[in-house]
Amino acid sequence: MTDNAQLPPQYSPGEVEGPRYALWEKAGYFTADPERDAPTFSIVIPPPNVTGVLHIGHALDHTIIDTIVRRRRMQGYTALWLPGMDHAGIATQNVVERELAKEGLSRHDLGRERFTERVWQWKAESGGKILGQMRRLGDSVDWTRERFTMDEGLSRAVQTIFKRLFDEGLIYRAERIINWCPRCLTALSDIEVDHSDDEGELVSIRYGDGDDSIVVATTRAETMLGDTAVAVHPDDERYQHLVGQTVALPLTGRRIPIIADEHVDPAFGTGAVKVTPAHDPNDFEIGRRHDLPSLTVLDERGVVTAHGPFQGLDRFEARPAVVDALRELGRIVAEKRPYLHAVGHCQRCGTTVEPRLSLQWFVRVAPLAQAAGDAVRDGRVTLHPAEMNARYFAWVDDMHDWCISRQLWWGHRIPVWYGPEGEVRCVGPDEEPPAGDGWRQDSDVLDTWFSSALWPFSTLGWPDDTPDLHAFYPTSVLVTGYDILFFWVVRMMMFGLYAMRDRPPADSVPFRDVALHGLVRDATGKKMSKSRGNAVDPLDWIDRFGADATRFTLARGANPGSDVPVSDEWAAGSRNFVNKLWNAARFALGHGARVPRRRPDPAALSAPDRWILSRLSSVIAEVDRDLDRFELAKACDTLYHFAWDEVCDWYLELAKIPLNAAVDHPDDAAAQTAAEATREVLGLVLDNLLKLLHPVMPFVTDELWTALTGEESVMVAAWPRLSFDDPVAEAELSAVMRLVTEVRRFRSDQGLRPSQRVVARLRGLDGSAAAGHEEAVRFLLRLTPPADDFTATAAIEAEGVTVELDTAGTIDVAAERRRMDKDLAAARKEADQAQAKLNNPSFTAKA
RNA sequence: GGGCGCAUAGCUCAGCGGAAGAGCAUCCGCCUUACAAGCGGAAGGUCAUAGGUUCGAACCCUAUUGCGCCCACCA
Repeated sequence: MTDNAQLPPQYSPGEVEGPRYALWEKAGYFTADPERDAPTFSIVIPPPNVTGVLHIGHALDHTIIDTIVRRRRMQGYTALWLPGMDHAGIATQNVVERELAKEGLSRHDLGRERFTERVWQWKAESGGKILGQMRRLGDSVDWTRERFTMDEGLSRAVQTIFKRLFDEGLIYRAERIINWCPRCLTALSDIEVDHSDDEGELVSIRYGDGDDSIVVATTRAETMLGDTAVAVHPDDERYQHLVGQTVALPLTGRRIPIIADEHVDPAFGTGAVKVTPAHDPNDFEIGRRHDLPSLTVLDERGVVTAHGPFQGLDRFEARPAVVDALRELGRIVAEKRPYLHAVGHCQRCGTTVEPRLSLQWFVRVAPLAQAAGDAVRDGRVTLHPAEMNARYFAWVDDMHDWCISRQLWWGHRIPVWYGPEGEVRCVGPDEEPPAGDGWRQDSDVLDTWFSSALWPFSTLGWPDDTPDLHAFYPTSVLVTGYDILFFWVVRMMMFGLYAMRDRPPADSVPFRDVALHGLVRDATGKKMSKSRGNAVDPLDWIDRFGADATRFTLARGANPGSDVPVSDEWAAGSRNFVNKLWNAARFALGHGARVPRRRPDPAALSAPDRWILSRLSSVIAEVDRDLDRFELAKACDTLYHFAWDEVCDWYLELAKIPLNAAVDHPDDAAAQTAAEATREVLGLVLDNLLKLLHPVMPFVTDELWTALTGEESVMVAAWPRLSFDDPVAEAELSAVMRLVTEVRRFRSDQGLRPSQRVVARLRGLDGSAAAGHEEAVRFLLRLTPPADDFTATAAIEAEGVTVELDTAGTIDVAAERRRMDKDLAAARKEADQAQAKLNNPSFTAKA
């Protein structure tokens, strides 16, 4: 027995994690070499916004990705996890503007150029924090390939694809009603608007007088100043006589036509609707159909511009003012208040969005969305879980054109110049912008998601034909939260397929699999938020429980597509598991466990040895199957129970028998041989267990594996493969365990003290298992010999009382064998198929 | 208004056609020389409700109720 003074009885993550990460980085384990002769595996990070720090949701995402990547690396792939960050246009600009506001400045005080410099400066500070956090988490990212969406290379990719889309008519500029944030002062895309049912009012207003009057209902009374028509349904009998007439618009005296349009629902309200083409998307469409003028009555801040008493009022002040004025004129027919209806809010600042008529740039999405849908339909891309398909198809099959221009300063400037004669020229990355008087560049920038959409290939060097692009595109898996399925995943699909359309269809997709996870929630399933005070800071957990425990807690809850509840208690449970592992290793190392050079000969092994190896080989198959399906939670659960319940609770206890015997009888050669065999099995089991756990718990496993093998790092060890089925040993041990459990229960039920002598007399299981395991049973029960006749029923004498336990029963070894063979065969087959899929040459871009 | 999903032990969730499971929490007993961040034992569920299919249903079908999420231009 060697002394184990080198390992303390409690694991201290803080002492291990920093040095381990430094070692990995220094050794270059994270760096993927595209020239290496091996299949490739690649994942691009969902780039965190530079606006802040990583939250627990990032920790979940990174844990899943790192687990996947580390396993592939061990399986021999050239595995790349490409890191980087997103410039997050509107979010970052808002943050920096807030900083400026503290100094009493606005961005206009600095001017565009100096403001942008200021943002870059801010990015340098904030981005550094994020990178440090990723190291603390243990992310095995390839730091040599770190990217930023505003990098020169990525900006070139943006310009390239913009030009291509423009030239092919898939990007156009048009005057449309768009979502406008009156606080951020920019256009927003449809999905950047969050709808909620808010309390408003529904007022019915009488337009015109007498028989020719008509009553309209509206929630936006203030916009009536910009009405240019009243619309009714063409089949509505009530208003037939008015269609084609004009009616006087109150407060303004303008006369507006009454028109008939299919869009109007005769059953809603009065069946008549005011038409304000400049301030409502539906009305805009009606206006287009009927050639109505658009009258803008609100400016970019939502302030009334129409001449008259309301001019200068904010939209929310103008509304009651207009209603009051109408009421005085006796034109308010009905008022419903509160009236609950859907109102759009700016995703970034919560301000009520204003539909606004303006000139913006759009992507014509129809053909791109069609392709994005097809790639999933024909199986080139697989969504996990498959339940997300419905949502995905519903989205891509009915997608509106994407408004991509933003009236911001932080972002990719739109590469279009306007000439003095009204010329419009889109400038590609290798072209000189037009020079000369009167030419100016579009002042807007692109939606931040425009550049994110290029991420899977822009980060690999596109539009250049680089070795990286060759080796790592398509990426293997995209791991992200379902909350950005539409923002990001769909758009990567559209742009990836478009940019890579020269490739064979199977290789044009941006990724093969999409593994969607949920949000991290608290222990009662509530959403985490700072204001609620239930948010977990991943760094806090890492400090208190260690990175491995933090990762394990997240991974253990990561069922595909569903939210992940966590709590301090569960993190503590994970920490306990890490410590359990630590102590198991400490025990094994202290008893001279070592990894055998060759696979042990089953004939030379004891039943417990064969049992644990048989179990180990099943566990490997199970873990492989689960990880191939992105079922992290299942894999973690399997490993947790195998390590704790089987290895620690039973095998290590059983191993003490031969190990102690060897110490007690130093001159007994047979005892020494038996102990040596057990040391090897112990080493083998520990070796494999540490490897299996390494992807999810990289630090502690690396530390222990290094101690076990003397090698540098488990990161570069080969992923376990072990075929060792022994149904007989499993049946035997199962009988022993049941027997022991039964007796323990009896002891506990009888309230026996440890000091009370207990004798179990066990007669042999008829023709089977436990018969040969008297010693083990005695040891596990701490029985006093002699107990020489074993029986199918265990008789226990305690305190002079004899109790018959109807226990072990008989074990049908043949049936056990059949059952396990069946399960194992199925598991193996699946694992092999998954392996075959990954080894398929078409999977890698390498020729 | 459409679409999707969920209802299983006190809490959070696995199980998805063949004898009700896990983690945490609870109770009882143990400082047993790897680990008290531990060990052994226990208690706790007509698997939302009502029908149906089946030899057999937590699991499949139908309806109901209650939640959750996504999408949506009903003024």
